[in-house]
Amino acid sequence: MKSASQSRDRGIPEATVARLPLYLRALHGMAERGVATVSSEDLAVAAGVNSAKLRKDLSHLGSYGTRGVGYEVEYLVYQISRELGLTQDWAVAIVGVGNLGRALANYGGFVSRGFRVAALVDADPEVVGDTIAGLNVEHIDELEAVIKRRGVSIVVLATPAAAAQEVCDRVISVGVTSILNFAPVVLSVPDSVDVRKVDLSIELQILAFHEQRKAGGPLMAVDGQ
Amino acid sequence: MKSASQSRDRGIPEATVARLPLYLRALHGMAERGVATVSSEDLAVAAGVNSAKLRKDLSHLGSYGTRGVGYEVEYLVYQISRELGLTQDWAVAIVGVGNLGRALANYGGFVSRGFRVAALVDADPEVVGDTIAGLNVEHIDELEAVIKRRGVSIVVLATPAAAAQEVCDRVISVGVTSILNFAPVVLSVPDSVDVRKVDLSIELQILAFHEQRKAGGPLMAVDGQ
DNA sequence: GCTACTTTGTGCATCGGTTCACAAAGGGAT
DNA sequence: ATCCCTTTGTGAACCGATGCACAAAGTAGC
Repeated sequence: MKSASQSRDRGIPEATVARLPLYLRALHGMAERGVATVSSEDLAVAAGVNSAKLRKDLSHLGSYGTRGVGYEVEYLVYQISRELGLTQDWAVAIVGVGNLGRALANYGGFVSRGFRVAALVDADPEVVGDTIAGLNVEHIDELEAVIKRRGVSIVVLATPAAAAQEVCDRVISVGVTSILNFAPVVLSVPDSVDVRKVDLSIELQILAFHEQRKAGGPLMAVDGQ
Repeated sequence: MKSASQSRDRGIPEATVARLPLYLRALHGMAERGVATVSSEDLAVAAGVNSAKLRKDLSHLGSYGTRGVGYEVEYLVYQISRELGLTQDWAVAIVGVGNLGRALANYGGFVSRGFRVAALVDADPEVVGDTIAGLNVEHIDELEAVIKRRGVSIVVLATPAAAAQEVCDRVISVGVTSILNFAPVVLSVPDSVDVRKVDLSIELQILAFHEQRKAGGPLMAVDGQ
């Protein structure tokens, strides 16, 4: 048999975790369109993955399908949501209310499922006190207090690169262990803290690399495809 | 021996490509601080990776280091830039000038290295004609014309989810083969087109998953850490 | 109940990527 | 010119993820 207790082997592969939100989104769309039941094949297409991969991913959560039939949409939505921790709501603070921070504060996708923007913080006296997306922008001096008061557990860093590490250290000092970093710096954090990084410029550079291959590559081998 | 010609095996692993921009950023920082030469160990730390991985990554580009010494910063910057295709400049169009599109248009990191926002396009008559980040916002009806006129080769999709696929089809029809998609949909495109996806909500969900493990897991095994 | 059909869940081979650990290659000192 | 020290570049073992292909498990019809 497996390792410890039973089927639900509390070790879901990272690659699987990264795809669960994708499945969830596809399932939400189906639920809205009144679909009651879906096969791994159809769901895989909707999520843009291979059906064998989808089945293996779902099998890590448990055995929630019915052979010969498929998966019940509502039930699967619930199971994935629970696994991802979206059945509770998460208070998110956005630090740095520049163009990007503002966009994030107004971004509907955040609020929609399980997340709630609970605080906006900035250093610029010009914006502190403004109301953005229905929230008062607080001063960076209040950072620790605000995080504790609002029960923030996830912090989004949208500050300039130079300020990111300091803000990062400060939020960690009051117990935050999950950070989404938009600043183009490598944050140094204890192992116990999770950092996910989004760098728009890096994505463009990766595209440029492939684009160059397509455009400039004809004098090279014709591997093409 | 290897496959074809020689050392420079024109097949750089995808994982390596994704890290090159990281090295490049670290190197730029060093160049600014006047560092002339750097060891794989130091560069690895600055980029937040393991030094063996860094060396293997760089070895895919060629043999640009000196044993016993390290890498010459300027030279390595040039080599990586060239490999990524950043020695030419890329005209980027941003479609969808909502909060996010606006943030992207003003985002310094884009322009800084090799990329130039060459066009802004939106469907809302309210914003068409506005000047944002020094650029006139053009109407979506002009999409194909603008792309051809400005020589755009990379398109950033910051439209609502519902509009993304149509815009995507249209830009592909005029030859665009690189797309950075911020809309929360799975785009369907021919194999010859590269799509990279950034979904802010998905990143948060992944964080929530791990956060839940840390916080809610105490009744499970105490792997904690 | 039995047969035919559908679709899941998974064992297994494979592949790409990571990491270790060391030989090869260079610099500098004497 | 020889020796020692540093650091690169890479062979090889390892690890996780992918995808095939099929047995197991269910439904439906008769």
